[in-house]
Amino acid sequence: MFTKQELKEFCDNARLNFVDHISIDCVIFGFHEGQLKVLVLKMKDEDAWYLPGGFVLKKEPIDTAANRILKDRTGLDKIFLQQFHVFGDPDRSRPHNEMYRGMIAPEENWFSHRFLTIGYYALVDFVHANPTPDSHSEVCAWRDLGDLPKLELDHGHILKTALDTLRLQLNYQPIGYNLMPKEFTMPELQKLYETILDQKLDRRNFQRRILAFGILNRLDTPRKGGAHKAPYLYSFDLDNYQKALNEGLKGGW
Amino acid sequence: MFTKQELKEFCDNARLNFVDHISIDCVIFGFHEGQLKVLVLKMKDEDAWYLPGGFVLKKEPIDTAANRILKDRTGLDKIFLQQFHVFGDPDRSRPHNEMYRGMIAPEENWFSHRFLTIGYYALVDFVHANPTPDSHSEVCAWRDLGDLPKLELDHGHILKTALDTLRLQLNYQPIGYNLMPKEFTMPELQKLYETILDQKLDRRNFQRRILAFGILNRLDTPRKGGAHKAPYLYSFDLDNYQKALNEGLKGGW
DNA sequence: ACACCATGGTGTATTTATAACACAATACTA
DNA sequence: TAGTATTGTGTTATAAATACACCATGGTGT
Repeated sequence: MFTKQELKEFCDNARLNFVDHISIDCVIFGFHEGQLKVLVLKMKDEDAWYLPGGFVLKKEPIDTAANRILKDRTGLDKIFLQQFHVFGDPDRSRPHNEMYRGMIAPEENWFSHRFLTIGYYALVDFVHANPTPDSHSEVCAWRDLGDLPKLELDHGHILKTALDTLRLQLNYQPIGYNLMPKEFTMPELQKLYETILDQKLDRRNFQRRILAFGILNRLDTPRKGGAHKAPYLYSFDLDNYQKALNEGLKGGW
Repeated sequence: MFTKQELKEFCDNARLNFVDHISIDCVIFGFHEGQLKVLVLKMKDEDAWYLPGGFVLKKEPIDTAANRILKDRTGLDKIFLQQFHVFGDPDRSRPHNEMYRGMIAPEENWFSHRFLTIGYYALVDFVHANPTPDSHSEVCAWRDLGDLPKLELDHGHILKTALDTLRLQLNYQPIGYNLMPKEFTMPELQKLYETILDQKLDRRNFQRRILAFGILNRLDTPRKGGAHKAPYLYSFDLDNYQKALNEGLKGGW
């Protein structure tokens, strides 16, 4: 929540620099300790949770804007980031539109009218991300997919749509490079797939299948120190991974 | 191309009624005589071809806007219509932005600034569509996919993206209900798939596969009067078709 | 020291889907 | 009435997905 002075400054700046009527919301996925996580923000002085979002600069490509938002919230750059849907219900941002009514003249109020929002989803490396609140918010944190706060506006719907898209994407694109650490074991990668799909997969069939894609390199040194048999470590073969991204995989899970 | 007077009227009206910065462009597919067709418009007094498009009314959901545009151009309603991408390069509409420069003050000129466009694609029944030009255009016509005029702006790119999306969609959604007449033969349906995918399919395997989806009803009366063996007629089983749309099909072509 | 056990690696049948291919039926044409 | 283009209906071979079993390793507890 802004003070009147902050609001005026924000609105003046926004009107000057951003494309009107358009926002971007990002569903930023991470993976840690066998859990799929999403980055969410909490507004200052309010128990209101949001997806990270922002606006498009007047001369900025929308993909660049999404990247900028992602970088501002996580410090990460050159990430898997993909537009997946535009949400354009005229009432979707109504609570926001009315939030500052009376504090500022409607024609000066950046929030006074409808916003279409472009949904992007990102897959990022959990351990290297550095969650950072924006000027509206006091908390920027990872939350388990199964333990999300209620999200404001249509952000719950946006999140669900992103997840559906990710699950579909899994059928014809390799994922994992952006979500896993550089080196990982086969069971760890399997856990990622199981978490995204929300279903158990057969260990042996998973391994056969993922290896058949030809996007993994097995490293010589198994992981030591574990409490059990030392698993092999793998890394992604970036050349083949990129090729698979472009050409698409076959079949579905 | 507008006269100054027309331009002023158009712009005044647009500013009053439409959401700024946003447009919608539709890739409308039809199927006729074994050819996949796309609806294109030609501008008045210029050899400039475009995809059908329009703007979003201030209180209108974007899907409704796309439907309205589709109905204005074809007379058809309740059609398969799907958002597939937003095109948001800051320079994508530059030629349009500059087109009327000098004829009208920039702050009054609806076209003076960047537009993001939301791409929709539609599958419609060729024989029932009634192509109708809009106020900018003098021609609204079907063109074969292989015989398209050069399209202005990024409309060529938009069309290509729509086609890629349609081909991908084919893997996990039934299509055809909106493109085929009510009753059709198996070879006719196969031709549709072959045209979209731009590849030959095996007659027998195609039939087995499409029947396995359980979305077709075979009618009792074969098509009579043909020059050869009378083929069976089929129609879509709407209940199962809808179910398949919601649940998705398995596998890929 | 040793059995125990949780975990990871590898292999092999079975089932299912995909691909390749051949022949019979029909309705017109010459 | 043979010829021909087209449609209908298989059958077989190959590949992929699935289900399932056994061995290896490196700790644990006694």
